[in-house]
Amino acid sequence: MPTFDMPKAYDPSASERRIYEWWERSGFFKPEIAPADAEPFVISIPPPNITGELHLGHAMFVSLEDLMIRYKRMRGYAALWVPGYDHAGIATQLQVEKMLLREGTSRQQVGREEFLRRTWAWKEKYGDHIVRQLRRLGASCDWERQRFTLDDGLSRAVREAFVRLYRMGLIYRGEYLINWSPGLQTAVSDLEVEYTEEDATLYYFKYPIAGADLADGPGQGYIPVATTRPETILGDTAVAVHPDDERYRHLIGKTCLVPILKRTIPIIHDTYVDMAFGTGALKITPGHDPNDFEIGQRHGLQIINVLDKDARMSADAGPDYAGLDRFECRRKLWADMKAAGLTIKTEPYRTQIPRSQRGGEIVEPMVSTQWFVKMKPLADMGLEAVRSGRITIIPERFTKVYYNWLENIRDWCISRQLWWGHRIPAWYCADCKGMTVAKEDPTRCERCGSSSIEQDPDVLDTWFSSGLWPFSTLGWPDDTPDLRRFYPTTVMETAYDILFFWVARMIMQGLVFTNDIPFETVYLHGLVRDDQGRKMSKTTGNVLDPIAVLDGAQPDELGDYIRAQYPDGLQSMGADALRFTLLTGTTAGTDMNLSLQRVEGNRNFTNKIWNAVRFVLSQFGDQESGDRGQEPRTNLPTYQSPNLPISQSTNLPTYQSTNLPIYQSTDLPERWILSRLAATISDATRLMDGFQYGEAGRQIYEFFWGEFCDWYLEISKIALYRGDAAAQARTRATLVKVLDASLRLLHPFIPYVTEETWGYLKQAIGGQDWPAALMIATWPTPGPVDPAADADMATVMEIVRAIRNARSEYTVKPGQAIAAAFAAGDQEALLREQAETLCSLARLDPDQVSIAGRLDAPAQALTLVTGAVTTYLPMSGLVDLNAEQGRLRKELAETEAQIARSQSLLAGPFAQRAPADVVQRERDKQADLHARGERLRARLAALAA
RNA sequence: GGGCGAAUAGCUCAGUUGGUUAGAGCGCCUCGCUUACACCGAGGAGGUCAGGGGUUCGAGUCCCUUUUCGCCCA
Repeated sequence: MPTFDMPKAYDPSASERRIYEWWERSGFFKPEIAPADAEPFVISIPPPNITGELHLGHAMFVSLEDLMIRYKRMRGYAALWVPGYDHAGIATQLQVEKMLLREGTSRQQVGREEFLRRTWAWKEKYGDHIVRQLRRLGASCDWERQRFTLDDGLSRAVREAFVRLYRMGLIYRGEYLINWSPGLQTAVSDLEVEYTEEDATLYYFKYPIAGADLADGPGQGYIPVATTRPETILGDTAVAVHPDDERYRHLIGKTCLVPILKRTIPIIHDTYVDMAFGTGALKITPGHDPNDFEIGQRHGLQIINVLDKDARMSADAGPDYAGLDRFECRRKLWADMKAAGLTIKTEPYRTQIPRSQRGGEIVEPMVSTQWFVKMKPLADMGLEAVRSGRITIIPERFTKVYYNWLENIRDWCISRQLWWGHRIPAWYCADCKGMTVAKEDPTRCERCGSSSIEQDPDVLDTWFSSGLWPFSTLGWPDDTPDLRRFYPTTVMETAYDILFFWVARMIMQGLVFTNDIPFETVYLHGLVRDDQGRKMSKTTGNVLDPIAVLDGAQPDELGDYIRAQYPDGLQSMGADALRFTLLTGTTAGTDMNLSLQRVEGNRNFTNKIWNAVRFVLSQFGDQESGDRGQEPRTNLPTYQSPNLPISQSTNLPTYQSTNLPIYQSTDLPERWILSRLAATISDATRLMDGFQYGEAGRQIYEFFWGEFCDWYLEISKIALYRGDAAAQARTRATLVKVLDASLRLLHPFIPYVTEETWGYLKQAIGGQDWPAALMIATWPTPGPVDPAADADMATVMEIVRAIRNARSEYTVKPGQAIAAAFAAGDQEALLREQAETLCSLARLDPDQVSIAGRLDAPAQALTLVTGAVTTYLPMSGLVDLNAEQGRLRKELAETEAQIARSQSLLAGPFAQRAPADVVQRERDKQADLHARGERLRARLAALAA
């Protein structure tokens, strides 16, 4: 008789890849499956970089973006999710350099051309590894529109952008202080430097005043100065004091001598100097400190560069130090100064050390000729776009962060001394020294016409091209159909930690190049951490590979921390379980401590769905298939039909589950579950539209498991196993209807198990008129809620719970049916109608159940007071009269306490000041409590008699 | 130094216009292999919503403040 060969437990590994391939092959990921006039909903993917390994941050963004895309697709939008990846200049170059090193060669040895050839080869080999993994998570991207930041189109976009900004005067080249990464041999932007507070030493020393004697003491013979970086003394071009500082005021305008080098430098005054810090006097090294650089600009100071690109001392550091490493120099100079009697003391000091975001080496502020973007005008545009409400940031608090950064913006250093990336489209003339900036490679200098021109060797910051992403991926600068139809995009969803790096820059670049916002909404998610809230890192051993969560993993594939918790390795949980955990475990902008136990719980949820469907299908197995004309299937659905050409499939999602004929049912459980379904659909829809995804998911989960499975499914067995044919048919229809709608609601969260089970459901009922796939079915629309059914069912459920509770307390055997007498008051009709439900769910013996408006309590009976109904459970021999009286007294006391609370509330200002409906609710509650108290008292009196 | 966030059950987290006695999953206790599911079912224990003050008829939710932790910007 079992006709659907569904295994007892859901095995995601058996379904996921097959379903994904089917979806993709069928063209379901393309926006063209929607009608041509459908409103677009567009997300451009935050491009993962090609060197990356899949981590939970990726799993998070895929889950959220796929949720949004699938939801909107089901809502009838032309949903487009543009995928792609970026070239990750520094990271990729480092990988390839490492590879070359292993081969015994180097970037310099093979030369630029060969290096790029090798990098492209590397990219071909590993480049889309991560993209393949994104698919495993179920990402419904339109892969035919996949882009790469270095492909031809996007490279052209970068050129266009650069040249336009240059012509607008927003890009300039100049010698400024930048952050130099000696190990990487390149400049990096301010954002790529992280400051960590570390132990350091503060060195106090004497700055000799020109023409004075050191022995004359501080303020006369020398100025005491403190620094954390003594080696930069060699590049000092001034000593600054505060103009109001009595100690040094008389020295302003005089000169002093750089220790050892004996260069003469001025003593200047500047209010930047903090009189209270250190000695109150500041050495100024414009070449190697950002603040000093600014002071230097103000005072027209000379800039001396004492470091070279390897962070070794340059010739300007003097013959004794040139060529020394920066730290060696620090030691030697200090020793030499000590010998010269110039040192005062050293003391331990905590200070902010600038380190490279990549690699962690100490970054050196250094003056260098680089390309910059002038940010102020762009920032003003970016600020206006959010302030005016054209762009919304979710959660809202990040708008403040965004404003704060843009209001204090500094120019952006965009040139990198790398080979892998977009080469700067500027050519320098050997003859006239002129510069040619052009979209197309020029052959001659545009100023003098000379052909001896050479392109700038540097490339652009990867983020420069990422900033163009929302429109460059759609074809910009060309006026393509995609750009016209899908731009501006709708939502930019990404982690909050790249708000500046990426989001802000996209907004600014979008505004300046497309004269439009790049997206309407920015949705920021939080970071995924381990279950103790620590960042995931290899050294902690707490890194969780999403693929290991999906497919399972052996112990030796896990980090130490994870293995300690799961010594036997990980079971396969499936993509759905991970997705649902990430989606419901957090709210926008908040970090999440991911616990694998929670993933397990959600794996169980997918299994619950599987089994609910399995149960429903079992009810179709032995039906004559005549009217459905469909042979029962004994194997998996094969999913072959839909490979439709796109033109034919534009009107696929026409079927509305909720438009099934609704029986004007008098059946309470059915009315109730449909009412609850309706409420769940409206709540979920409202929440989804308000970006409350987690809450939406939790509510659907609660409905499906807590109401549909726990109650309706159980109740349906009465009709299915014992009812007449009409009742069976009606119940089956309701089960299918609720299941169908539930699977639709759940699909954006957990696409695989819903698609798979929905496919079975469709086969089972012979739903030829159903859509080709769940993922292109329509989102359900809510029917009417039925408050009367909700209330009646609540009464029934409350009685059932009370009886179950009593059974458990008195350790009645689960299999044993017991007697019951109901004094139902005005609920008599309801209880008579639902007698079978009560008997079945509470395990009552139908032959020993009596229902009446009023009745006398049987002897030796437990009394359960719920709502308006009193239930007596005769339990001869089991009921201890004293215990029963005690229990009832306790209940009465609780009831009276609540009455008292309610009375004092209603007697106070609450009755006047609170809204009428709230007061009325309180009055109703009090009336119920009174009735309940009465019945408890009556029963106690009877027992005492 | 400025700004932001977190602090709710043993653990991981929800709780969005302030409104019944604050929820879920996991874990724990009792019972049950009842023909969808032991990746399960039934029942149960467990919280002064970090501390203090305020606004309000009413505060986990709004305001102030303290403490601890974390992040961002200087």
